[in-house]
Amino acid sequence: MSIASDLIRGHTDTIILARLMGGDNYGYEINKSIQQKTDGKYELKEATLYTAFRRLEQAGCISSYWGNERTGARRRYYSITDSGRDTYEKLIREWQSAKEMINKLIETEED
Amino acid sequence: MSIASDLIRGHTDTIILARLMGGDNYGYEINKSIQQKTDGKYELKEATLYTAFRRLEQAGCISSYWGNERTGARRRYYSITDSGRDTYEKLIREWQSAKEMINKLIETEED
DNA sequence: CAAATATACCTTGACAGGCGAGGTATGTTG
DNA sequence: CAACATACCTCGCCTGTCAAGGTATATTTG
Repeated sequence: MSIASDLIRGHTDTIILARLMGGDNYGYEINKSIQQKTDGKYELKEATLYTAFRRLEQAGCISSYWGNERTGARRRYYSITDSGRDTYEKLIREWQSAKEMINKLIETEED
Repeated sequence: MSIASDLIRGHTDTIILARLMGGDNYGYEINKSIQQKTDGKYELKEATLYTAFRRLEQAGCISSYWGNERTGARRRYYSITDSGRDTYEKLIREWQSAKEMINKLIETEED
């Protein structure tokens, strides 16, 4: 483990929504892309991932449908909704201000 | 409420240690300084604060002693230990890399 | 062809941290 | 003396993470 997951906690939904902003995708692939983007330093645990999908779908941020693969295991694809796009933008703004706040709070003042 | 507390979760310990890097202090005052630094946008809930003190003391990051106030309510002062200083530095480094990682993961790629 | 591996999904139950609600005690101020 | 500010504390709930376990399909390998 390279990164304490409590630091990422609260960003799971944002991360998933961000991946879906680029187009429909399915769970396994989304997680792969997260691993790739972080050079293997981070991944969502499956239980966390699927819990998040349920939560986001319940909240109306995403919708899902089964793919009609002719081969390989079946895939459930997720699609971001308009409401999900709004939520995403909101979460991004919250992250920007939270980031500044944390920076301010965790640094010792010495000028 | 202005900031989702899940975004701060995982930083509580770092925030407290940062405050103690500047010298011994007590709970109530630490929380006040956090409110001031964030222009009232954030504060640690008392239950969260005292839970964190217990946790940090248990972990050997801080030690405590009762102040000998002649007036007003009694205060329990906290002091950061050498181990606490090490932990603080480590947490800062973790935050730096987590920050980059999150930035990478929550932005949609469009160049 | 059987076994192993990769893909792909899912659920359950435990755990940890945040926090609402409630409590204690002291000193000041109207 | 009542109200308020300071200052501490605990209990029990809630939510998100995740280890462990499970299912099903297709491909590779001996």
